[in-house]
Amino acid sequence: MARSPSDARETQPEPQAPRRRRAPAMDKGERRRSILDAALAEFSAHGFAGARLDDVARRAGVAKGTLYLYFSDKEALFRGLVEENLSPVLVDAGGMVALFPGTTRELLDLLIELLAQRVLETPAQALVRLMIAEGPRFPELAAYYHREVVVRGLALIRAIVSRGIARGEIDSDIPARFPQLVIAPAIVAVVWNSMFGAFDPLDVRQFLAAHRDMILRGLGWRET
Amino acid sequence: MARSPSDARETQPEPQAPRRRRAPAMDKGERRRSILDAALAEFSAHGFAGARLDDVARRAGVAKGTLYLYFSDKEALFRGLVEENLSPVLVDAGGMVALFPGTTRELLDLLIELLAQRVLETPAQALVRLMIAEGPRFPELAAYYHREVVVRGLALIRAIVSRGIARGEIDSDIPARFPQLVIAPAIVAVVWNSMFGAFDPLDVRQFLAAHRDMILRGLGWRET
Amino acid sequence: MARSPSDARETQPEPQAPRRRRAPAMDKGERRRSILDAALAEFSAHGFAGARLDDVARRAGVAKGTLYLYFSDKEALFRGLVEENLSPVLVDAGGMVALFPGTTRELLDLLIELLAQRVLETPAQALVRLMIAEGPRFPELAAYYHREVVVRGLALIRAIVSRGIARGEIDSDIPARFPQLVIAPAIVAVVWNSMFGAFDPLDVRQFLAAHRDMILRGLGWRET
Amino acid sequence: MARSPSDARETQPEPQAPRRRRAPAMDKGERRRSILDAALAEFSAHGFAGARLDDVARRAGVAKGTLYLYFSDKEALFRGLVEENLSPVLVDAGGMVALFPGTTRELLDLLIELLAQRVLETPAQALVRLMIAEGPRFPELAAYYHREVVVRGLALIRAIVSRGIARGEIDSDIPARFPQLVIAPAIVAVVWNSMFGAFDPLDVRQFLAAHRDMILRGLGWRET
DNA sequence: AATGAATGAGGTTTCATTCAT
DNA sequence: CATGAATGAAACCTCATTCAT
Repeated sequence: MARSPSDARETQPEPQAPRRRRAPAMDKGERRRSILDAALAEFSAHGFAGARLDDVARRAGVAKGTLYLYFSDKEALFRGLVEENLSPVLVDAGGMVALFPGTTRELLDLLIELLAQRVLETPAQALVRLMIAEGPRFPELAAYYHREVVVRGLALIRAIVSRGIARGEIDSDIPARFPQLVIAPAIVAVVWNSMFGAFDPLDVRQFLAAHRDMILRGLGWRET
Repeated sequence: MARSPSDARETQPEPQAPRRRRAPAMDKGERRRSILDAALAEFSAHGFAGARLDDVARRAGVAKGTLYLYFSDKEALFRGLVEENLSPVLVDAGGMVALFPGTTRELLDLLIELLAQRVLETPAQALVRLMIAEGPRFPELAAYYHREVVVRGLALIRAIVSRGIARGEIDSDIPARFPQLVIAPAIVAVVWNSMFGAFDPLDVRQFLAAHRDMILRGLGWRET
Repeated sequence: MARSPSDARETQPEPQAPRRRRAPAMDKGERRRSILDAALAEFSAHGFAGARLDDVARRAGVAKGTLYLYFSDKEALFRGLVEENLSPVLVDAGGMVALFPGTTRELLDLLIELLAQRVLETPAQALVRLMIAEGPRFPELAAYYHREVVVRGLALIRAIVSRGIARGEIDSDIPARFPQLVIAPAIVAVVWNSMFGAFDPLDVRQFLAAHRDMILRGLGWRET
Repeated sequence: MARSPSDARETQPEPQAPRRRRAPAMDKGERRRSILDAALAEFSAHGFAGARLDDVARRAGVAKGTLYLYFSDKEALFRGLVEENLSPVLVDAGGMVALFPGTTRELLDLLIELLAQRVLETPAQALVRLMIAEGPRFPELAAYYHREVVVRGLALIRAIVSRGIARGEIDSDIPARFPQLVIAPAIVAVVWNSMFGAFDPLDVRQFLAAHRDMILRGLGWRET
């Protein structure tokens, strides 16, 4: 595959100690994690097809063959990446929604904060874009992602809305029917920054705050 | 390269292979268009790196070499795709906004209709996803897209908002600061259907109508 | 075939009038000649395999298909080049030797002059190198060249030596046995300049004059 | 690039093809040498552009990809060939000239012997012709060859001449000014045999012996 | 006769995957 | 377990040659 010419890669070196024999003490989980980290970096920089397992191995500090001891092939590595990185955030968010005592507005602020700190401002944001980019070519992975991440996330949004209505703070059922409307700006923010961030960055927190304001009013927000 | 015939090698694979008829003469523009259509189909099915020019050629009904008479290389073909498909819609939308006499609500409906008919329900929707998928690897193309499509589109949104405020129909300046909030659901709809459409389709028109209702209220909508 | 990277080619334009329909008045011989001239230039710049018929056609100011009206294929074009360019000089040289009244030394000077003016300082010198470069891959052409050019040239050298001995000016039969020794420096001069001429040019005339002096003495030169 | 398996295409060419045994482990230098030998054979039979790396690999008994573990591309392979084969002879020749106690005539005989045994009668002779054939298209390689081989060789010739003059055996400074005259017949012999050897072979040793005799006399040879 | 768009075999190069050490 | 040299299928691109106009 010809890489795009604009795709100037760091010329090999990669601040990596000149590795000779096997890696020193490092247990299985630790090594697996370092492979996944390296894979996230390479996949997000070059896409699934464009990423070289050679580079993943080098970045992880292992031999190329070692990758195959942890993942059966390139695709399994990609799957591992998705499966390992996205669920935890949802679990935490679910807990928050269940226990939070304050107003819907405060709850949304909390979740924006969580999203920003745990996804949007971390390397994991690349995963969102990777899923969008490669999803159609990995139908099973897309189904997994839909089941484990998307459906749960949307359910959470519905829960927030129900809660808000129950509290008399909002009155619209639109986001119960189309919860995607609530999360859409977060998706777009990730996409925007991955494409245009270099020359026209979007401030994610301000952007989501504006979204919060607009939809709260759109949902009939009333302080109680 | 043809080797000299006197240059006896191990294998002489019958230099006089039966030659297939060539495609009937076709208007230059027509052929260019059929190549672009084929490219859109292949790129959207397999991504930039995954698409085979062989398949593009076969689908377009031309020989592999013919592609290179119209586009200097694979990247140029991809560029051609983006450049040829997205600008026209914006031009039309711009015209509409400038001339439309009705309410903001009616104007939004009209634009949703335009978007649906010209992009979201046509093969061109794949282009949006392709740009998201491949953009980070084609910075120049991303810059072009930003300049020619995104900036213009956002300007159009700002114009609609100003118009609405001037007409006394809405009162918020949020979308003037973050016009991306207005278009985000359209982006997400395309992405959603490309990934989950097969088993959990999203009705784009209903989705965008719900969005319209929510943001109009969110912007202080008042019939005048 | 990948061309050598160092092989920066003039980017297409080629001071050529924008040709539309057919070439204007130009008779068959004239056109054949312009094709051969173009071919000499391209073959000598890029070698047989490296030369593109596209470039030959452009340089000759004809369409690519036209080449095939004059030469059946690339190889025939190369053959035509060799056959058309080298014999005339030998004919003239033969005449000189037969009629020349002066000393062997003067005769050699005359032939050096002829060689320099008609071959070594013209585009035809490239043909010598081309034959060396491509000869082994064109055995029939090599045989032709051997028969028509080399054998005749060596016979001429033997004639000069016999003449010199008959005149009592020299006394060795070495060059009658190995006439290649007499012409070798001319070959080497052409090769030298084609390879190193750019940064370490060899003055062909001084070089051949030195050769003349050395071999005359080596052959027992005695002014009569 | 391996496509994702879920990515159903027209042709599924049995991804589990029976895999051939790999070449038994071989010393790195040994393998490099066998690749170079194969390359020399193929390049010299077909020229740089005409040689197929496929054939080089097959002849060397390795897979095509293996070539790229040893040489970054076709050009590097060609460079490796030149750099690895010609310098050693010069080193040895230099040693001889420095230490040799006998007459200039005996020294020349020794060098002719060396040249014949180490270059002219080995596959390396093809390299000389290859350099002539391809040199103009590889200016950097030509410069390398000029610097490492040619200049040194000519210096050696000058050294021999000075030595001869110092010993009172010869008296001419012509070859000090144009040392190419001394080596020219060796070049021509190689070229001759590569082109005409099949039907009109030239006996290199006799040829060079005749040259030795002629130039020695031409330089005023006197036994001391 | 002349044109030049179209063809497609063929070559170089890449890189996921294997397996002997 | 880990390594990394070796493998070879596959993809992009070139260019000699053809042929409808």
